Amino acid sequence: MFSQAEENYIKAIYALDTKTKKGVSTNLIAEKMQTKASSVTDMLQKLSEKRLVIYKKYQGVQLSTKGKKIAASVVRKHRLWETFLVNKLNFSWDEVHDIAEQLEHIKSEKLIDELAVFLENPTHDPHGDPIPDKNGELPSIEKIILATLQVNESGICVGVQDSSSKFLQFLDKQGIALGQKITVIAKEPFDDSLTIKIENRELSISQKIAHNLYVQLK
Amino acid sequence: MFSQAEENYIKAIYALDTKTKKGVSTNLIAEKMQTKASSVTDMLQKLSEKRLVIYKKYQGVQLSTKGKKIAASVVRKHRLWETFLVNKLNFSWDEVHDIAEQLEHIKSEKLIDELAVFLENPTHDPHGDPIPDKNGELPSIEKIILATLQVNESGICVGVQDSSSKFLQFLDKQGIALGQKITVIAKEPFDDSLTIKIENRELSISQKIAHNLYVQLK
DNA sequence: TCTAATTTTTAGACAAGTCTAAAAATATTT
DNA sequence: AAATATTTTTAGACTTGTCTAAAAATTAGA
Ligand SMILES: [Mn+2]
Ligand SMILES: [Mn+2]
Ligand SMILES: [Mn+2]
Ligand SMILES: [Mn+2]
Repeated sequence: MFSQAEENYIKAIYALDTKTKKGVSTNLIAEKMQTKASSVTDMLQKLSEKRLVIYKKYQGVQLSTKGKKIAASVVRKHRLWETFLVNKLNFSWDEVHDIAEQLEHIKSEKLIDELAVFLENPTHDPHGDPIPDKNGELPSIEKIILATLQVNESGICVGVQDSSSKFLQFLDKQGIALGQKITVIAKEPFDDSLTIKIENRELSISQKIAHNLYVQLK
Repeated sequence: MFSQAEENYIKAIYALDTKTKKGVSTNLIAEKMQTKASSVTDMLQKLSEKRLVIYKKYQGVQLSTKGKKIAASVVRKHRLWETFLVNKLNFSWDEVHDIAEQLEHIKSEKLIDELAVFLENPTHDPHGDPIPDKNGELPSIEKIILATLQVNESGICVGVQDSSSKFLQFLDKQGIALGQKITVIAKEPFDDSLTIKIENRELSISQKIAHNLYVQLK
């Protein structure tokens, strides 16, 4: 069907597309994929031939309907595999990304269908990211950045903005995990740091941390 | 580490090596891998450079110690994944090979270790083939071809010689499965067909079938 | 608006893995 | 032991995906 390289480009465009509303730029893709702009241009031309993207020279690129379906299916596989690794094989959430990057390219519709059933059709992966369904639809929950909560407001921790190993390990060390209730006790105007209550502990977190955590209001 | 192509060649040589005692020929590898002899030669030269095989022009090829370790590790992964698909995801034994061909190339030592634990360290895959341990050692059981049993002898069905979908589906249809006790009731000298008793049913199987089933004597 | 900086594309090269066709080595027959 | 047949290797080409360096287009600045 499609090569791993093609799927990776499609996935990168999909991820960048949601953030910027207009066409995704060559350089942005190059940066995301740790590659050179000229390589990106080459691939965009191939993907355009195959009608997976809409591409006009110098004008950036957008996924076609077909491209979007493929992207969603790859993301679905990535997140289901991450869920498998954490829920069934005792991996921690900071170890699974690179392995899922490989597993997401395995070709077998039945495999992914059965995996989803085995995992009891999860809607979110270990990082709180939504898992597209078979039709590519995302379950939408209204999550907001923790930093936007007012003092005395609280929410359930449901996701991370940054899912790098470094950040995830930091959260582990601080005892912060998905599903926990977080209440903002105080906000420090000087550096925008927050004092929060979590699992009956009080804890101060920097503005940067508060911008990388998602909470859901009840 | 090693590319999928390299791993596939190594695995093919490993499989052919056990059958023929001397060096494996270029043509044999080409046939097994559904490729051309010239492609095989190219690859053998690369593998030789990397010290994974011992290769002398026109003299056939053998795995080095390093090559054997890699082969065993790929076979281990292949068979563990097949076991996973059958035992956990409800695949039948005739559906798993092609998917395992892909999964066997996923790079992560922890993944395969945890998978083995999750599956409770199986020693044989769904086709009765032995799963190499972490050190590449094979559990040896003494299995013999069903056709070699004498009349009134019996054994437990423990493996297949041919593991093509066609044959496996045929066995399903006949109600023959691993673990069942098979007793030879009669042998027909005319066409070497066998009448066997299996699970209280009597059944006639051709010489060809009898040569593709392994049994273990008690 | 015209020039300068930045972004994007093209041109040409390279590595991996494959193929066909031809040459070389080995094996088999007579 | 030659002649013939078979196997194996080489030579040259092609595809995919990548890169560097240079050219072209776009954007930003004075
Ligand atoms: Mn991930
Ligand atoms: Mn994730
Ligand atoms: Mn198999
Ligand atoms: Mn098998």
